[in-house]
Amino acid sequence: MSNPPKSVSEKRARRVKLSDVASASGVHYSTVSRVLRPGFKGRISDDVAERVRAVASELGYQPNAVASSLRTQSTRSIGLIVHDMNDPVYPPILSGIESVMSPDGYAVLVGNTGYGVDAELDLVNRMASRLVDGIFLATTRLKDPAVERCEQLGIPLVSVLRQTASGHTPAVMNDCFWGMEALTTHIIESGHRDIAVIIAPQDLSTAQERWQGVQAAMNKHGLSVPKHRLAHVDRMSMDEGERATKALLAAAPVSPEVIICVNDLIAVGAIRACRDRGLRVPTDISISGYNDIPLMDMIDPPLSTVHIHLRQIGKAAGEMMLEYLSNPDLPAQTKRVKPELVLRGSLRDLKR
Amino acid sequence: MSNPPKSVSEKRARRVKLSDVASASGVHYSTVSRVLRPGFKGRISDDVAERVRAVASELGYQPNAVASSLRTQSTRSIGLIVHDMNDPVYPPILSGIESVMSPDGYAVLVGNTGYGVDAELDLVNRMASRLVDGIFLATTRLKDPAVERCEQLGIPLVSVLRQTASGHTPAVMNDCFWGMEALTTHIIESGHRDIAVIIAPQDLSTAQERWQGVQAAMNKHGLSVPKHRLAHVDRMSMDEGERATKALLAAAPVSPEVIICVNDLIAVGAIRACRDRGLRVPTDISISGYNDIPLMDMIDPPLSTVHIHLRQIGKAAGEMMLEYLSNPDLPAQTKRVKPELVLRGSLRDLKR
DNA sequence: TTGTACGCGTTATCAC
DNA sequence: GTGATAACGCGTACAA
Repeated sequence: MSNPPKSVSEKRARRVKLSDVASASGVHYSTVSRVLRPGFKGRISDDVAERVRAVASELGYQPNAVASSLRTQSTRSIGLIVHDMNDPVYPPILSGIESVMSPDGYAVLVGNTGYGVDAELDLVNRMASRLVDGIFLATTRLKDPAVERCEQLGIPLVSVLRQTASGHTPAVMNDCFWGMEALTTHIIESGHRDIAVIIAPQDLSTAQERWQGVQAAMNKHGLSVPKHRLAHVDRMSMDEGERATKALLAAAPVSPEVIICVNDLIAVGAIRACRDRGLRVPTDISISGYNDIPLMDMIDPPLSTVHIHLRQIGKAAGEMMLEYLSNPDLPAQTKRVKPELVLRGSLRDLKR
Repeated sequence: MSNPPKSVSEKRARRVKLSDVASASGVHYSTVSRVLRPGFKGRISDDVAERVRAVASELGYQPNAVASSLRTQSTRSIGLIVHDMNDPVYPPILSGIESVMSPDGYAVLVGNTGYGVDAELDLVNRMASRLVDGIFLATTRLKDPAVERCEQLGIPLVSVLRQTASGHTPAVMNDCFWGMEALTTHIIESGHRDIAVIIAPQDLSTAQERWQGVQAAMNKHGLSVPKHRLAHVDRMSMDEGERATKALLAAAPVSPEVIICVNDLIAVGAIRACRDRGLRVPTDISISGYNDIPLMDMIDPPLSTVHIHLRQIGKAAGEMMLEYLSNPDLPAQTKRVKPELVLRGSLRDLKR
């Protein structure tokens, strides 16, 4: 044996490799390689194939994906970059992506930016270093260095949920403008006039579209949002929603009739803040969200929101990625998935 | 140039490699490798180091992690296997793990079993094929082939949340027995006697410990759970909780005073099912959960449950993994993190 | 149908 | 301190 000297603590079992299978079955290892890899069906004699396969499974041969990747320049792994997996919008996207890519042998590398702009670029670089075959970016900003970096490196990118300003990035999005305009229209038609809005940083297409959706609906009814009825959050969390709502309530002597929140987590925070201030929802003040994350029908009061088909978006993104992987020359396409209005108890109808 | 003939559609930019940096800076590529890698600080002349570094950054050199992995037999990647990322217990664990391992350059490969037992073993094999340096298994069953496979392959494994029957697997767990016993004791001391329980498959230590915790508390008070007050769920979802609760309510003419649910999602399903049957919670029936996932304080009624320090468990698991990675001979250790009782509105105090 | 030989981009171990 | 060279395990053009 030409094995390296084994230390006493050699825990890691020596992996059986192609040449082991080869010598055990009396053929050259290149033959083993051909037998074991799909796509060489008819080109090998059946008896040899059978013997090799038997020996391979007996020895418990598992191909070394790293060596294979080095040779083929494809790792069959893809990256998914999100702000924070603890935000409930991301898990359905992950499982949607996984459901279409895992059957093709792809593994998913998950990275959280923690809302950091440097972290995002850093993650792309680290994933590029690992030669991921493609990257799903769910943190895409309107102008995003990470997107440029992927283009520059030639790494297939599919933007999920969001889109760049140019619109030239392959993307699967929710139609946030439509959703928020519809929701706002409903709110106005319910008799609300004094409307407050909590918006997110406008460098994200989702945040921008939602805010534009609100404004479009209001304009159409001759309304607008005065400065003291506008609040901002930096990230999507209940705490941020609570903070922003308190700021909103402190900004004017009389509280607004309704607060339109950029998403559900913010809305939940808003409900908390209103309670803290002694306001009943929706008797004293109405509140709406966006996304329809799990449990929004179970909270008190049940949240009126816009339902996004997150898993479906994830699946569509996965399918789009597979297309780009097999045909890198495909022009960038953007797919928009329409959401649905979900009306529950958190919005009061002033007309009744 | 000795480049291979470029097709018109050569999207993937040719990566700059060590030899490119080398020829551009007039040194041998092995020297470049030494310069760029930490651990060779003083062993290289400053002027060469400086020049090489300059050239490297100018050319935008990024090390090829795959090639490096092939040589070093370490991918600096680890796997995390969960039932389903959509279960809110897992994201905090992921971010806990990531927070301690990412700074050391580790990337996380996430795999969902979808509650499949074959899928679990399959995931381990696929991850082993990718030469992950270690695996976090959150789906560990009391007797688990995936654990054995890891041992057999010599892959460092840290079990998260659960433990094997032998207890000889490195693990970071919640003290489920303590938590459920404390919760049940509280319920009994609130005057409840007719207690129903929804339990999960007993091949998971979490499910087993929780059920044993319930029984221990009841035995101590001379109580037990009759067969018609016991229901089973196969997985952790609201739908399953709803189904099990309906079975429970149909199993006897009079409904129980309280339903102790194996976890929060089941409890939320139980609340739904009770409402469907016209039962008010907690006026007509009390309900408890376990885990204290997000929003459990916001639902109607706020859920009494047991708070698990999930992120802390994830961090501890990450730290434990780093230990095993640097010292594979470390004996298996199990760390238990104590949870906290969280009493809210879903449990009625019958003594008042 | 099967064997030969080279290369994927690093790291490690020699010399010098 | 630096250069040359051999692996790491696999895939594949080419020869046989």
